[in-house]
Amino acid sequence: MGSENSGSKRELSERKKQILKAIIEAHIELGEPVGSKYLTSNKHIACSSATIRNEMAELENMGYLEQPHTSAGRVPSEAGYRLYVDSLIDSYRLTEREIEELRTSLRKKQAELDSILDTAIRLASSMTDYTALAAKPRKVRVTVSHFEIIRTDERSMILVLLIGGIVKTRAIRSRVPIGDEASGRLEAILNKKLTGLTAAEITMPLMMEMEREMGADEYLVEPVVKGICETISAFDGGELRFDGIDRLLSYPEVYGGERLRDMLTLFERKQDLLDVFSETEMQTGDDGSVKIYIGRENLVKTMDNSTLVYKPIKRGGILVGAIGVIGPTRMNYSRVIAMIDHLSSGVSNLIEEGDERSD
Amino acid sequence: MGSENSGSKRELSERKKQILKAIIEAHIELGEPVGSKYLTSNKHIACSSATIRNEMAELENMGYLEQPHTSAGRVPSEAGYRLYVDSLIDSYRLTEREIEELRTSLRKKQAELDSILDTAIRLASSMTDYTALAAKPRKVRVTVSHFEIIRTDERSMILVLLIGGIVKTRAIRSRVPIGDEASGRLEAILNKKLTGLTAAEITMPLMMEMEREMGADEYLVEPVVKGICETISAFDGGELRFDGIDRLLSYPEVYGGERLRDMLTLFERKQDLLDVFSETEMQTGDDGSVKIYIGRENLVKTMDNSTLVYKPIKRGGILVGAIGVIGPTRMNYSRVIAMIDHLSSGVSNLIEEGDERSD
DNA sequence: TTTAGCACTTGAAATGCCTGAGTGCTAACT
DNA sequence: AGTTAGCACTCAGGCATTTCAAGTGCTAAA
Repeated sequence: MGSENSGSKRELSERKKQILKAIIEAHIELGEPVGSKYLTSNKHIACSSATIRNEMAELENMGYLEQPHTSAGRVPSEAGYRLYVDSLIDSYRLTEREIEELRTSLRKKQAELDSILDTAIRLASSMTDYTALAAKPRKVRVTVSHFEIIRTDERSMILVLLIGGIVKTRAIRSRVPIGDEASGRLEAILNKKLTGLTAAEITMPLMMEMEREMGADEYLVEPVVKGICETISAFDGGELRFDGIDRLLSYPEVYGGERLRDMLTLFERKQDLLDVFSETEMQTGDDGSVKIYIGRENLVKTMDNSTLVYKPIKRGGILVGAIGVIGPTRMNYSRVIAMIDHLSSGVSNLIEEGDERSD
Repeated sequence: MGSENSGSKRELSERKKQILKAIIEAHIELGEPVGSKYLTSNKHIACSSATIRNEMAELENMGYLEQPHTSAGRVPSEAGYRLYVDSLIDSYRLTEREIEELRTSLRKKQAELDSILDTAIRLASSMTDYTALAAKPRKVRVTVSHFEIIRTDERSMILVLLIGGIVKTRAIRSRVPIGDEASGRLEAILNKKLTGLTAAEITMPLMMEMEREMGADEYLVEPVVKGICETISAFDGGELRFDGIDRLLSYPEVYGGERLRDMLTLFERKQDLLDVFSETEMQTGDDGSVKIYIGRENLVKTMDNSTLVYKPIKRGGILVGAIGVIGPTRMNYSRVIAMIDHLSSGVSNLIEEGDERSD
């Protein structure tokens, strides 16, 4: 209420920044409200506890700090964390050892995107000590670019669909024997008629046309097309995978009791979380940097008290997924950000360079 | 002590059985130790609380009951539960509604085993209110029965492997353009040389022989074979999936604090649980009935206090997986058993009949 | 403008008491 | 001999009370 900035958020004095930063970092480390006295031991702050108290009172007025109760220390508010990650944070330098670990672990899995992602979240979780997750975003337009039919025995075959670089398969069985010639013809027709179409664009007339072209073997068309539609539809739902759910329990203050249950339910239902990834800039143009959602900023109500840090994964400039961690608001931001940044880039490079080399 | 059965487990009197059964069922329902007085209200028991106390004391001597502390009621011991599920339990009859729900939900997913399993565990979890899990057991001998190569563009192709009825794919990219003729020849060679072999049986001399046969395009062999080996090796690890982990929290007495963490870790690591499925009779001959592991009977130490109920899933007589639920020892056995029995059979039928009909 | 000092607030932990449920045992009852 | 009623005893859980320590805001002095 003095003459200086009372509530109006103009600019923070250097000392206020120092104090806020110290409080946040102390709180991240200790998990408890931090008091004025404790801060005097901080080497970057050279004033008495009384002065600090005054500053803290003002910071609280400005909305950067909160007080759980009268006689407790201060705790950073969401606005405080936001300011912190936006302008106060020191960027964490991964150690040589950490970089090496990320590199070698990733290298080993020179396989499909799916297993790379599995490795990546396992890494992310174990190295940050938070719950890690990877998402493949919901596709806007899912189409098959190529069909292939593999005969297994005389009455069954496997349909192979190439959807946006990912292979999906589906077994088709028939009561009567299928001729090799018929399946070959079916394959050709599928490739001619259905490539580039979404499930919604596969119409009855189109199917009837295909049946006509198949002639005597028209009975194959309906089950196959039905299978294709189902597969396409099943594909467009994004995917979400986790690792290190057990680490939520390391933060009982946050994920205790009901909250934990909500969180687990959130992970199980998946949909809400997928929406987070889809609704944000992931779909549209996006600078590809690390994203941070703190507390209420999250679209999912369950996730106040939590922070989501993630970074998109790109292949050939287009978005194919994201990897991140989720944890309590008081997470170790600088370390997590550095990790996720590096890891996501690593995955991107890995799948990118697969296009260039074969090894 | 007395003249009668003191500790020696000969045969239980009818009344003791009634009392034990009543105690177990009351405990399952209420989750609390049950006392002598409470039981007098049970209509199947027609004697005073004092008599019940005497009987309970003897049952405790015999090891079927336990006392948390002196002035608390009795709680069933693991031996008590075991006796209960083996000989006291009334078999639960699913209601028409329940059967209908199982049937229709399963029908909808007329797809691959994987998605059927997903549906099944979701159902199992929601209908029993416990955590459900499905396993595909570790295969003893993993071999590829058929290879197929799909060209996507001139420098990349997709390798399709048919492993025990399941399709696995792998992208292969080359720095130099691959001729159609070359990939066709490679496919033929793979089918000739590698079908029926495990990863361990693919030797260097064999690969060199293939390179010789490929002539000028020998450079393709090494990356492809390497990819095949990796895919086969990755396949043999069984798979495990869950649903309803959040339901553990409904039983805080059991899964509170450290225990919950242990459980989550168990679910995340997967290996230990897979071992349970693999080490039991699943691999060898097996009558295909519902299996019940109570408390310490479980091979995994984390799982005392828990019961695992599962039933194998078979296709054409051979084992392809299992589905079950895991929950506190005091779970509602009769209902869960009936559910899992029905559900597993349903899945078995579903994939079985897929071999007969096409629709 | 900073600092020292002091009175005040308040949650957490410790303590002690009480209650009620449930037992084991003995003695009476059938 | 088996069953029941009665009684003394035990113990966990709830409740109120106290104590403690941390931390604050404010005032007055430097």
